[in-house]
Amino acid sequence: MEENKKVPAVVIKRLPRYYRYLGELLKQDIKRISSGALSQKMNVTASQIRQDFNYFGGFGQQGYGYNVEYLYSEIGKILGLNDGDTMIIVGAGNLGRALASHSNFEKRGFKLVGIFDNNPNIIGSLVNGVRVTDVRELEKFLAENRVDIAILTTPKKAVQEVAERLVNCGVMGLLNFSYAELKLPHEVAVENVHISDPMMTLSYKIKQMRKDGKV
Amino acid sequence: MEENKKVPAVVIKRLPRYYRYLGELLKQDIKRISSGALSQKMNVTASQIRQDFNYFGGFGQQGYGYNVEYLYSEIGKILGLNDGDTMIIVGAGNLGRALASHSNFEKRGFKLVGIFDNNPNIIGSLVNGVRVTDVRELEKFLAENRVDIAILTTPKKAVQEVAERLVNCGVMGLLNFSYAELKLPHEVAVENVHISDPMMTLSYKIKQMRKDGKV
DNA sequence: AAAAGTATGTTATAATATTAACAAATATTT
DNA sequence: AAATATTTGTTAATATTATAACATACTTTT
Repeated sequence: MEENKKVPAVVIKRLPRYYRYLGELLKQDIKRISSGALSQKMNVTASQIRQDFNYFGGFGQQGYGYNVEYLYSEIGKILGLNDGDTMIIVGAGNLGRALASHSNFEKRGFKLVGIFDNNPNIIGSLVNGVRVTDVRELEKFLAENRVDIAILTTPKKAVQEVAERLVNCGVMGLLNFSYAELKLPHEVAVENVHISDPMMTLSYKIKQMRKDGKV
Repeated sequence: MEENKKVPAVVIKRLPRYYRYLGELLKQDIKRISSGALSQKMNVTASQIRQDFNYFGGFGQQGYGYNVEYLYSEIGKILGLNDGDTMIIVGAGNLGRALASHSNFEKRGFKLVGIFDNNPNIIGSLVNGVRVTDVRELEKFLAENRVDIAILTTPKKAVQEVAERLVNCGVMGLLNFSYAELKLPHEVAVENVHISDPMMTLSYKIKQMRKDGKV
């Protein structure tokens, strides 16, 4: 039980994947699982699984393994899911609208409370039950509504300014889908999703496979 | 020059980010840059930059630094960009259509050659100039057209089957946006983009910040 | 053209992360 | 109820990754 040791970022990044697998097991009505069995399913080592969970004190029992429901719930708590976190989307283009309709956010406990854009043709329309608002009203909205996370799907040239405005209004987390890299104070949490990055990684891997195949 | 040593995956994953920054420098007409200057911009250590490039033999010159254009081009080559890689999108829902219109793929040298779906209401419509085809014609299409990468945006329950069909037809790279985890032979390259994962990481970070702020 | 200043490639060191090993605790079997 | 089999939490060992140090080579200045 080494709960006060700082948890490495790599461990945190693995938690959503554990959460997903455990959710599957729950659906299949599986009550218990050992680190060994889970490691086979997930294609990682059992040692890593036990080590990871141990950063939070460990959730299992010797000779038994892990109770799936309990473990699932605990990881959810660690990740802070189902705290009723609210989110907005800034940029109601194709990607923004697609994300607004993305059911997984809701499943994970995040609630979409606003969508913003600067295009008069889009403003006022409904996306997944939420009305698109003029981005000029962002500050007003944020003064009246608590927003935990903002998803950024604006064009590259607009994103830095929007991000700063959000941070100034106290938004603590940004999920950045734009191609730009944000320069922001450290008191904000930023996660970048640059969709073409894994595409390039794929490109590399494919070329490598072709090379290896021919050597 | 240790070119034949295996390049760690972490290094490959960093290449797209270097590529992006170098592209920016190019636009700003900056001809040369040192690892020190780049490290400040990118917020990494200069040592890591030099170490990373050295896996490929190194691209700089002592006392001068790196020629931006040359370095940009070399990283592009390593990643296999501008090889004319073709891609298809399977799943023409909101996300699939948004990705089809995503200009960054084209900018990075990937060419969209097909979009597939099983919904009769969507089949036949045009998305970004490409006609949506019945997914039953996938095999026929793949027999007639070389496809390097497939982007998967189908519902979870359909994705495993589609992935297998693609692999059987020789597609080497899969970019999986679905929530499911694919079980496939090792001769395929797979990159997963689970959009709710970074969202959960954000949630964790926010809670952590709040906790730290109050301690 | 010589001297001083830069900045790389590369080796050495330190820090992290992963895997292995195993005693302690619980579950299951006989 | 005792013996055997599981399986964890945790410590130890290994492997990987990141950082620091520095000799070497080139650039720029004087």
